[in-house]
Amino acid sequence: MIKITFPDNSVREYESGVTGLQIAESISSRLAKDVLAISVNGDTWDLTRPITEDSTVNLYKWEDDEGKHAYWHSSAHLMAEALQELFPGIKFGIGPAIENGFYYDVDPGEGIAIKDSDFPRIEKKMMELIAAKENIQRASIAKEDALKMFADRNENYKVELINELEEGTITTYTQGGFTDLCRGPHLPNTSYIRAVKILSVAGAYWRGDEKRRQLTRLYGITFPKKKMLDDYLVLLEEAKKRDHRKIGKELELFAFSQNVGQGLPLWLPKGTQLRLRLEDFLKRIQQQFEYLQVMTPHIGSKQLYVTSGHYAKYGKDSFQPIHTPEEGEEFLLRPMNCPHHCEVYKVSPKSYKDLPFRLAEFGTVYRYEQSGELHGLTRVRGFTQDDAHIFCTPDQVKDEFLKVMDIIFIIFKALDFKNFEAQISLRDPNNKEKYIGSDENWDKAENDIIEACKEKGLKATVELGEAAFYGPKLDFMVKDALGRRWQLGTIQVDYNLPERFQLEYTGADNQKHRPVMIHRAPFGSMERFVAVLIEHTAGKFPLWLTPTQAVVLPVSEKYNDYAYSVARELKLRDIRAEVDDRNEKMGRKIRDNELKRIPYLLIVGEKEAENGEVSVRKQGGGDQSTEKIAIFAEHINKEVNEMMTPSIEG
RNA sequence: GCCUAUGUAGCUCAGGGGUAGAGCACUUCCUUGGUAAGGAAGAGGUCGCGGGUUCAAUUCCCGCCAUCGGCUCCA
Repeated sequence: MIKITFPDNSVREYESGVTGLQIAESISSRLAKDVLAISVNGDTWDLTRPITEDSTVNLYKWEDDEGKHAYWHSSAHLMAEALQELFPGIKFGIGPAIENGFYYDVDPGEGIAIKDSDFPRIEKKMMELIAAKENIQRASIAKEDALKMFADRNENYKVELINELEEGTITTYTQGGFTDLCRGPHLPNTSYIRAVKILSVAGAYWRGDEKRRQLTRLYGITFPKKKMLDDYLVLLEEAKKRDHRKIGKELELFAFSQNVGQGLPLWLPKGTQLRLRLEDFLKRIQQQFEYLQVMTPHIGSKQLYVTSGHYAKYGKDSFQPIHTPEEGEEFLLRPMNCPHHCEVYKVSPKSYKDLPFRLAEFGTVYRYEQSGELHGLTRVRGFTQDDAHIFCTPDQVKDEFLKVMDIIFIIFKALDFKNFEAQISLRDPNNKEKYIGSDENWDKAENDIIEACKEKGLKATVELGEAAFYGPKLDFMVKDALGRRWQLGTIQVDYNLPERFQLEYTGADNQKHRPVMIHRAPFGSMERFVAVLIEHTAGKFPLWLTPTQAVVLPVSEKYNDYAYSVARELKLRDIRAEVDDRNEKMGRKIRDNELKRIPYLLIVGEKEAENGEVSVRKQGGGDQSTEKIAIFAEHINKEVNEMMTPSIEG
């Protein structure tokens, strides 16, 4: 007998060799039906794998990530089995479960393509295999045998994987005529899977290496109930409606023109209003945080980027240098603002008393992103960073970090961004020579970032080896409508540029010191931020951001005439003034297409009217003096302005 | 840059070797206290661009460009 401990610390005894499924059955038949996987002493196992020693277990159902993971992993195998039958000679790469569903990378062979049009028959074959209720069996095999088994089947991708595994750790899973190299865990059999959908096909480089063969990646998703699949597909459709490219077009916020060029957004009047309001908001905050606004050109001498080191690293893949009539004179469209700001710093000698020196600029930069990378406003070739560079002493880094975090939190709060993730990117401790800057400074800056996050109570994931070569950073990520992660705000420490640009300040000891530079952009870029903002709000922006002009529309009928005159006085557009008399009297609703024309709609209800300019309004009807209209206009304007000015209190 | 798919009126899309269609939007007029209303008329497209096959191409073939989904990349 063995002792099995459950999450609530209760202990039951079972015979050695008991399986997860049997344990579930011993508790309730309902649980046995719902359970998908089991964790045994922290490892997730198959339900059919015998447990032979005292263990702590946790049963996973669909609601648990581990349960879904096993479910979708088995689904990947199921799809692979179907592909094996439909595309003889197909070779398999890897096929994991992902956040929503699973994929499998396959090589259908030279000249054979799997297309969208193949999806239905793949799904059909999968359903057949489900109906066959094939058991999924685990086997532990010797490396040599595994190599032979997969080599015999010309599974060169699997052979490559096996070669990297250690003896004694190799397991395979078999269902029907399909055997896969796999660590598991898996469902007991294929009949657990009920609803199947192949979602898309894409190319994916073998092992993520663009120099290697590109395999065919098939994405799919499965569910234990047909209804769940239907709901999921509806959810996807709903998400597509929030796509910023769709809404941006509908609301006429931005556009692209092939004549201007790929990835070069045109901000339309309404989109520009929206963006300017965001910029003004940040400018006000930055003023309070003692930033100095500067403006620098969109191009810079090529030499500037040779100095910064960016030309060597990115020059080849960037917009190429601009030549002038002068022989040998070359300029680059700037891919970042930092070098310009370094030059601003150098204009006058700096004392430690001048630090922190904070330079801010909404700087437009140009990067030649790969054509396949361009994506709406989230990835473009010309964009504006809400950039600032803080030049400070190493001792000031933490404090400045905290202040930047304050700015980011103010923005996220004002815009109601709750579901952001924070990531701290540190050096790879095993590869320190890859990075520039002293060990001492790195350790200090990394600690500063971690402590700053702690102090702010910010939960951040720590990624080793993700730091830039010039310094550690903290990034803020937000998901778009379809769950794709985009980096928005970023705070980066930089030891490289101060060195390359020979930046200095005179310390209290009257010696020259090198400042540290902090790059930061709370929005990231105006383009990407607006894109994500659109998807988060589905185009229903907070009032202060609504990219429109005000329209006064009193609900109360008896003030109609008055409202029209006010609207005219304010040069506002009251759409009710445009419909005929009869409709007016009916107080008919505004049609969608009419709403589209109105940039900004301010509805003044009866209550507001009573609470607001009651005295003025009550004198309404009949002739209105322009003076009274002016008072009312002022009142409305004030109200609008207040609504359009978000608090910058943290 | 790579793989898959798509590219027809302002928008959403149908069609298909013989010189283009619908709904919504738009213009004018009429009607209407069942209203994101109804009726009539109208305007709007060298069917992404360039080649080829054909008596004939928007439709078939090739190339290019752009876009979707993904991979790689992201200073």
